[in-house]
Amino acid sequence: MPKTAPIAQDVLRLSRDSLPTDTAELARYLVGKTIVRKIGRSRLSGRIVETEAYPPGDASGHAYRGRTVRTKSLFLERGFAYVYFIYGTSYMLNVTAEEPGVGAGVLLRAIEPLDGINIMEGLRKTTKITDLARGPGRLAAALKIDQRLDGIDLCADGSLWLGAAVREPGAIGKSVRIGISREVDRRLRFFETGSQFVSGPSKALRGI
DNA sequence: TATGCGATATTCT
DNA sequence: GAATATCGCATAG
Repeated sequence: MPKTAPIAQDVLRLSRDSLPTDTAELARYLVGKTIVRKIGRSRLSGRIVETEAYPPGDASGHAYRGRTVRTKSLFLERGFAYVYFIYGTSYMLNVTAEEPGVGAGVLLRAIEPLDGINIMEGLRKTTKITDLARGPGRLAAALKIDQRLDGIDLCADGSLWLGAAVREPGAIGKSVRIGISREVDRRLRFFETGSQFVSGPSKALRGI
């Protein structure tokens, strides 16, 4: 028997009930889980190795100043997508958290590519495996994510959904969040310690 | 390896 | 006008 690569079709979708309601708990829970993207007949997938929590009332969170046109999906019940465009160049993919009406979410910062790597290489214009989805903007580009996916249910059979872990994560590290200027001391970033697919400017931020 | 800068849409002040 | 949950390329060490 040849060793087979993980296949997205075999990955069980995460039910909404299985998702922790608390934002930080959800961020930690998602490390090791799978994100699956369907594009026509192709399937892309990756193992989530890095997340950041933006809980209710956090001054660095987009929901902090209330609901706006951009942030309305952030107030959905847990397990929906919040996608936005920033810096004129990058999309960011978040998983909503907390109860309906509460603005909070988890930013997906990096995945370990599993299925559809050749397609990701085309979307990212690189063949270096560790550069395909290391960083939130790269992750969104590798999965061909844009605002059309904003507000979709990640626990349903759609073009983007969350699946069970194909391999349980090792030790999960915790650090301050990257790229923010408020609430900078809160340790709400979670990552698989030592993973080469984790982003961050220093080795310390990758748990090495 | 580290630091700096331009790109450039959208929101905030 | 300034800031932003970023990236890729340039340059210096």
